[in-house]
Amino acid sequence: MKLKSFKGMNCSLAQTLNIVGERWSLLIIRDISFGTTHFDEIQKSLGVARNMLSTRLKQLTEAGILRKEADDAGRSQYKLTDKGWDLMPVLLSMTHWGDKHVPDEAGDRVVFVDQKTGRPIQPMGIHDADGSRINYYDIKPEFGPALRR
Amino acid sequence: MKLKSFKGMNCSLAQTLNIVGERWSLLIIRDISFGTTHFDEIQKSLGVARNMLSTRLKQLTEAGILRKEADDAGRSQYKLTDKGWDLMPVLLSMTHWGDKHVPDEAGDRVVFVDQKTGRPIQPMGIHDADGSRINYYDIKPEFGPALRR
DNA sequence: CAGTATCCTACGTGATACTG
DNA sequence: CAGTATCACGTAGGATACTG
Repeated sequence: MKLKSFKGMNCSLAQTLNIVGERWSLLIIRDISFGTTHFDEIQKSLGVARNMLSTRLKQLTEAGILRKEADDAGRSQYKLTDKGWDLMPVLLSMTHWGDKHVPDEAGDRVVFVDQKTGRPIQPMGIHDADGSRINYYDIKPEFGPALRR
Repeated sequence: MKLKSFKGMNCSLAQTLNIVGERWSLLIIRDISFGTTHFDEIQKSLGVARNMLSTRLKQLTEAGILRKEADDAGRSQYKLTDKGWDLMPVLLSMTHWGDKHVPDEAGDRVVFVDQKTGRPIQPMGIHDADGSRINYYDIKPEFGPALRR
Protein backbone atom coordinates (compact mmCIF):
# COMPACT_ATOMS: atom_id res chain seq x y z
CA MET A 1 0.00 0.00 0.00
CA LYS A 2 2.63 2.43 -1.07
CA LEU A 3 1.92 6.06 -1.70
CA LYS A 4 0.63 6.53 -5.15
CA SER A 5 3.32 8.02 -7.31
CA PHE A 6 2.32 10.75 -9.67
CA LYS A 7 4.64 9.40 -12.32
CA GLY A 8 2.02 7.86 -14.53
CA MET A 9 -0.18 10.89 -14.47
CA ASN A 10 1.03 12.46 -17.66
CA CYS A 11 0.71 15.90 -16.23
CA SER A 12 3.55 18.33 -15.92
CA LEU A 13 2.27 19.63 -12.65
CA ALA A 14 2.17 16.17 -11.17
CA GLN A 15 5.68 15.46 -12.44
CA THR A 16 6.97 18.56 -10.75
CA LEU A 17 5.17 17.75 -7.52
CA ASN A 18 6.64 14.29 -7.63
CA ILE A 19 10.12 15.81 -7.48
CA VAL A 20 9.76 18.87 -5.27
CA GLY A 21 6.39 18.20 -3.67
CA GLU A 22 7.67 16.96 -0.33
CA ARG A 23 7.12 19.28 2.58
CA TRP A 24 10.70 20.38 3.03
CA SER A 25 12.04 20.30 -0.48
CA LEU A 26 11.19 23.82 -1.57
CA LEU A 27 12.32 25.29 1.73
CA ILE A 28 15.66 23.57 1.37
CA ILE A 29 15.98 24.84 -2.17
CA ARG A 30 15.15 28.34 -1.02
CA ASP A 31 17.78 28.20 1.71
CA ILE A 32 20.41 27.09 -0.75
CA SER A 33 19.41 29.78 -3.21
CA PHE A 34 19.97 32.26 -0.39
CA GLY A 35 23.51 31.01 0.10
CA THR A 36 22.86 28.70 3.00
CA THR A 37 24.74 25.81 1.52
CA HIS A 38 26.16 23.73 4.36
CA PHE A 39 24.38 20.86 6.03
CA ASP A 40 24.40 22.24 9.54
CA GLU A 41 23.46 25.71 8.40
CA ILE A 42 20.41 24.44 6.60
CA GLN A 43 19.52 22.17 9.47
CA LYS A 44 19.61 25.02 11.98
CA SER A 45 17.90 27.45 9.67
CA LEU A 46 14.94 25.20 9.03
CA GLY A 47 14.87 23.14 12.20
CA VAL A 48 14.40 20.05 10.08
CA ALA A 49 15.44 16.66 11.43
CA ARG A 50 18.95 15.70 10.33
CA ASN A 51 17.94 12.43 8.75
CA MET A 52 15.19 14.11 6.78
CA LEU A 53 17.60 16.72 5.55
CA SER A 54 20.02 14.02 4.58
CA THR A 55 17.36 12.15 2.64
CA ARG A 56 16.06 15.23 0.89
CA LEU A 57 19.50 16.47 -0.10
CA LYS A 58 20.27 13.10 -1.58
CA GLN A 59 17.01 12.92 -3.46
CA LEU A 60 17.29 16.44 -4.82
CA THR A 61 20.86 15.79 -5.88
CA GLU A 62 19.82 12.63 -7.69
CA ALA A 63 17.05 14.57 -9.36
CA GLY A 64 19.66 16.96 -10.74
CA ILE A 65 18.40 19.95 -8.80
CA LEU A 66 21.35 20.18 -6.45
CA ARG A 67 25.03 19.59 -6.93
CA LYS A 68 27.31 18.58 -4.08
CA GLU A 69 30.80 20.02 -4.05
CA ALA A 70 33.56 21.17 -1.77
CA ASP A 71 33.93 24.81 -0.86
CA ASP A 72 37.28 26.59 -0.62
CA ALA A 73 37.85 25.23 2.84
CA GLY A 74 37.17 21.72 1.64
CA ARG A 75 33.79 21.48 3.33
CA SER A 76 30.84 19.96 1.57
CA GLN A 77 28.25 22.29 0.26
CA TYR A 78 25.23 22.13 -1.97
CA LYS A 79 24.56 24.40 -4.92
CA LEU A 80 21.64 24.73 -7.25
CA THR A 81 22.10 23.45 -10.76
CA ASP A 82 20.50 25.26 -13.66
CA LYS A 83 17.61 22.87 -13.35
CA GLY A 84 17.36 23.93 -9.74
CA TRP A 85 17.53 27.63 -10.52
CA ASP A 86 14.69 27.06 -12.96
CA LEU A 87 12.52 26.55 -9.92
CA MET A 88 12.84 30.21 -8.97
CA PRO A 89 9.51 31.10 -10.60
CA VAL A 90 7.87 28.46 -8.41
CA LEU A 91 9.51 29.80 -5.27
CA LEU A 92 8.72 33.39 -6.16
CA SER A 93 5.10 32.63 -7.04
CA MET A 94 4.58 30.94 -3.71
CA THR A 95 6.36 33.67 -1.84
CA HIS A 96 4.28 36.38 -3.47
CA TRP A 97 1.10 34.47 -2.77
CA GLY A 98 2.07 34.18 0.88
CA ASP A 99 2.97 37.87 1.00
CA LYS A 100 -0.48 38.74 -0.23
CA HIS A 101 -2.69 36.20 1.46
CA VAL A 102 -0.88 35.33 4.68
CA PRO A 103 0.77 38.64 5.50
CA ASP A 104 2.74 39.52 8.59
CA GLU A 105 1.45 42.47 10.61
CA ALA A 106 4.99 43.77 10.85
CA GLY A 107 5.15 44.23 7.07
CA ASP A 108 7.04 42.50 4.34
CA ARG A 109 9.36 39.65 5.11
CA VAL A 110 11.60 39.21 2.11
CA VAL A 111 11.46 41.43 -0.93
CA PHE A 112 13.14 40.45 -4.15
CA VAL A 113 14.68 43.37 -5.94
CA ASP A 114 16.35 43.99 -9.24
CA GLN A 115 20.08 44.09 -8.52
CA LYS A 116 20.67 46.89 -11.00
CA THR A 117 17.96 49.28 -9.94
CA GLY A 118 17.19 48.08 -6.44
CA ARG A 119 13.51 48.20 -7.26
CA PRO A 120 11.27 45.30 -6.32
CA ILE A 121 10.42 42.89 -9.10
CA GLN A 122 6.86 42.50 -10.30
CA PRO A 123 4.71 39.99 -8.51
CA MET A 124 4.78 36.83 -10.55
CA GLY A 125 2.07 36.89 -13.16
CA ILE A 126 1.00 35.68 -16.55
CA HIS A 127 2.38 37.27 -19.70
CA ASP A 128 1.22 36.78 -23.25
CA ALA A 129 3.53 36.08 -26.14
CA ASP A 130 4.24 39.79 -26.54
CA GLY A 131 5.18 40.14 -22.91
CA SER A 132 2.06 41.98 -21.81
CA ARG A 133 0.67 41.08 -18.46
CA ILE A 134 -2.66 39.30 -18.71
CA ASN A 135 -5.13 37.85 -16.26
CA TYR A 136 -5.88 34.29 -15.37
CA TYR A 137 -9.27 34.55 -17.04
CA ASP A 138 -7.58 35.57 -20.28
CA ILE A 139 -5.99 32.19 -20.77
CA LYS A 140 -7.27 28.72 -21.47
CA PRO A 141 -5.66 25.29 -21.51
CA GLU A 142 -5.29 23.38 -24.72
CA PHE A 143 -4.41 19.73 -24.97
CA GLY A 144 -1.16 18.93 -26.68
CA PRO A 145 -0.16 15.82 -28.61
CA ALA A 146 0.75 13.84 -25.50
CA LEU A 147 -2.86 13.98 -24.33
CA ARG A 148 -4.65 13.35 -27.61
CA ARG A 149 -5.21 9.67 -28.09
CA MET B 1 5.25 14.20 17.95
CA LYS B 2 3.04 16.06 15.57
CA LEU B 3 4.22 17.32 12.27
CA LYS B 4 5.97 20.58 12.66
CA SER B 5 3.77 23.34 11.35
CA PHE B 6 5.40 26.01 9.29
CA LYS B 7 3.23 28.66 10.87
CA GLY B 8 5.85 30.19 13.08
CA MET B 9 8.42 30.39 10.38
CA ASN B 10 7.77 33.95 9.32
CA CYS B 11 8.42 33.12 5.73
CA SER B 12 5.91 33.63 2.99
CA LEU B 13 6.99 30.52 1.20
CA ALA B 14 6.46 28.43 4.30
CA GLN B 15 3.06 30.01 4.86
CA THR B 16 2.01 29.09 1.36
CA LEU B 17 3.31 25.56 1.72
CA ASN B 18 1.42 25.25 4.96
CA ILE B 19 -1.82 25.82 3.07
CA VAL B 20 -1.30 24.19 -0.31
CA GLY B 21 1.75 22.04 0.40
CA GLU B 22 -0.05 18.75 0.79
CA ARG B 23 0.52 16.28 -1.98
CA TRP B 24 -2.92 16.50 -3.53
CA SER B 25 -3.88 20.09 -2.92
CA LEU B 26 -2.45 21.68 -6.03
CA LEU B 27 -3.71 18.88 -8.25
CA ILE B 28 -7.20 19.33 -6.87
CA ILE B 29 -6.96 23.07 -7.45
CA ARG B 30 -5.79 22.49 -10.99
CA ASP B 31 -8.70 20.15 -11.69
CA ILE B 32 -11.17 22.68 -10.41
CA SER B 33 -9.55 25.44 -12.43
CA PHE B 34 -10.09 23.22 -15.47
CA GLY B 35 -13.78 23.00 -14.75
CA THR B 36 -13.77 19.65 -13.01
CA THR B 37 -15.86 20.81 -10.12
CA HIS B 38 -17.85 17.85 -8.83
CA PHE B 39 -16.67 15.46 -6.16
CA ASP B 40 -16.87 12.29 -8.21
CA GLU B 41 -15.35 13.93 -11.26
CA ILE B 42 -12.32 15.04 -9.31
CA GLN B 43 -12.07 11.71 -7.59
CA LYS B 44 -12.05 9.81 -10.86
CA SER B 45 -9.79 12.26 -12.58
CA LEU B 46 -7.10 12.08 -9.91
CA GLY B 47 -7.67 8.62 -8.53
CA VAL B 48 -7.38 10.05 -5.05
CA ALA B 49 -9.02 8.26 -2.16
CA ARG B 50 -12.49 9.59 -1.41
CA ASN B 51 -11.79 10.38 2.21
CA MET B 52 -8.62 12.25 1.30
CA LEU B 53 -10.49 14.25 -1.26
CA SER B 54 -13.17 15.01 1.27
CA THR B 55 -10.59 16.20 3.78
CA ARG B 56 -8.71 18.33 1.29
CA LEU B 57 -11.80 19.97 -0.12
CA LYS B 58 -12.87 20.89 3.37
CA GLN B 59 -9.48 22.26 4.29
CA LEU B 60 -9.12 24.27 1.11
CA THR B 61 -12.60 25.64 1.55
CA GLU B 62 -11.82 26.70 5.10
CA ALA B 63 -8.65 28.32 3.86
CA GLY B 64 -10.75 30.43 1.52
CA ILE B 65 -9.30 28.95 -1.64
CA LEU B 66 -12.43 27.08 -2.67
CA ARG B 67 -16.08 27.93 -2.42
CA LYS B 68 -18.78 25.27 -2.28
CA GLU B 69 -22.01 25.98 -4.07
CA ALA B 70 -24.83 24.34 -5.96
CA ASP B 71 -24.78 24.18 -9.73
CA ASP B 72 -27.87 24.72 -11.91
CA ALA B 73 -29.00 21.17 -11.34
CA GLY B 74 -28.69 21.60 -7.61
CA ARG B 75 -25.58 19.47 -7.34
CA SER B 76 -22.68 20.49 -5.16
CA GLN B 77 -19.67 21.85 -6.85
CA TYR B 78 -16.48 23.60 -5.90
CA LYS B 79 -15.18 26.79 -7.43
CA LEU B 80 -12.00 28.73 -6.96
CA THR B 81 -12.26 31.98 -5.07
CA ASP B 82 -10.12 34.94 -6.09
CA LYS B 83 -7.63 33.81 -3.49
CA GLY B 84 -7.63 30.45 -5.22
CA TRP B 85 -7.20 31.92 -8.68
CA ASP B 86 -4.24 33.83 -7.32
CA LEU B 87 -2.49 30.47 -7.20
CA MET B 88 -2.41 30.26 -10.98
CA PRO B 89 1.16 31.57 -11.16
CA VAL B 90 2.18 28.75 -8.84
CA LEU B 91 0.41 26.14 -10.95
CA LEU B 92 1.76 27.56 -14.19
CA SER B 93 5.31 27.81 -12.87
CA MET B 94 5.24 24.20 -11.82
CA THR B 95 3.64 23.09 -15.06
CA HIS B 96 6.22 24.90 -17.15
CA TRP B 97 9.04 23.44 -15.08
CA GLY B 98 7.63 19.97 -15.62
CA ASP B 99 7.22 20.64 -19.33
CA LYS B 100 10.86 21.54 -19.57
CA HIS B 101 12.51 19.14 -17.18
CA VAL B 102 10.26 16.09 -17.16
CA PRO B 103 8.99 16.10 -20.73
CA ASP B 104 6.83 13.50 -22.40
CA GLU B 105 8.25 11.86 -25.50
CA ALA B 106 4.90 12.34 -27.18
CA GLY B 107 5.23 16.10 -26.96
CA ASP B 108 3.44 18.74 -24.97
CA ARG B 109 0.72 17.78 -22.57
CA VAL B 110 -1.22 20.93 -21.80
CA VAL B 111 -0.46 24.28 -23.34
CA PHE B 112 -1.90 27.47 -21.93
CA VAL B 113 -2.82 29.94 -24.60
CA ASP B 114 -4.03 33.50 -24.73
CA GLN B 115 -7.76 33.31 -25.37
CA LYS B 116 -7.71 36.29 -27.68
CA THR B 117 -4.83 35.36 -29.91
CA GLY B 118 -4.62 31.63 -29.37
CA ARG B 119 -0.88 31.96 -28.92
CA PRO B 120 0.84 30.22 -26.02
CA ILE B 121 1.65 32.39 -23.04
CA GLN B 122 5.24 33.01 -22.04
CA PRO B 123 6.84 30.52 -19.72
CA MET B 124 6.57 31.95 -16.25
CA GLY B 125 9.53 34.15 -15.49
CA ILE B 126 10.79 37.07 -13.52
CA HIS B 127 9.99 40.62 -14.60
CA ASP B 128 11.45 43.85 -13.31
CA ALA B 129 9.38 46.84 -12.29
CA ASP B 130 9.24 47.99 -15.91
CA GLY B 131 7.95 44.65 -17.08
CA SER B 132 11.14 43.49 -18.74
CA ARG B 133 12.03 39.90 -18.38
CA ILE B 134 15.12 39.35 -16.24
CA ASN B 135 17.08 36.39 -15.04
CA TYR B 136 17.27 34.75 -11.65
CA TYR B 137 20.81 35.99 -11.21
CA ASP B 138 19.65 39.56 -11.74
CA ILE B 139 17.68 39.62 -8.53
CA LYS B 140 18.56 39.50 -4.87
CA PRO B 141 16.52 39.12 -1.71
CA GLU B 142 16.25 41.95 0.76
CA PHE B 143 14.92 41.66 4.26
CA GLY B 144 11.80 43.62 4.99
CA PRO B 145 10.59 45.08 8.28
CA ALA B 146 9.11 41.82 9.51
CA LEU B 147 12.55 40.25 9.57
CA ARG B 148 14.56 43.12 10.99
CA ARG B 149 14.60 42.85 14.71
C1' DC C 1 -24.11 12.03 -6.77
C1' DA C 2 -21.72 13.52 -2.71
C1' DG C 3 -20.01 12.34 0.49
C1' DT C 4 -19.14 9.44 5.60
C1' DA C 5 -17.39 5.68 8.02
C1' DT C 6 -13.96 2.13 8.93
C1' DC C 7 -9.93 0.02 8.99
C1' DC C 8 -5.23 -0.37 7.61
C1' DT C 9 -0.37 0.72 6.41
C1' DA C 10 3.76 2.89 5.24
C1' DC C 11 5.87 6.97 4.65
C1' DG C 12 7.20 11.36 6.17
C1' DT C 13 8.76 13.22 10.10
C1' DG C 14 10.98 13.80 14.61
C1' DA C 15 14.53 13.25 18.60
C1' DT C 16 18.75 11.88 19.74
C1' DA C 17 22.98 9.47 19.82
C1' DC C 18 26.86 8.25 17.34
C1' DT C 19 30.94 8.35 13.87
C1' DG C 20 34.96 9.77 10.76
C1' DC D 1 31.28 19.62 10.24
C1' DA D 2 28.65 16.35 7.71
C1' DG D 3 26.48 13.28 8.00
C1' DT D 4 24.61 8.02 9.49
C1' DA D 5 22.06 5.09 12.62
C1' DT D 6 18.19 4.01 15.56
C1' DC D 7 13.87 4.14 17.27
C1' DA D 8 9.45 5.93 17.55
C1' DC D 9 5.15 8.09 16.04
C1' DG D 10 1.23 10.21 13.61
C1' DT D 11 -0.83 11.30 9.71
C1' DA D 12 -1.33 11.34 4.96
C1' DG D 13 -2.87 8.25 2.12
C1' DG D 14 -5.41 4.01 0.48
C1' DA D 15 -9.38 0.41 -0.16
C1' DT D 16 -13.84 -0.40 0.39
C1' DA D 17 -18.40 -0.36 2.11
C1' DC D 18 -22.16 2.30 3.32
C1' DT D 19 -25.81 6.23 3.40
C1' DG D 20 -29.22 10.00 2.11
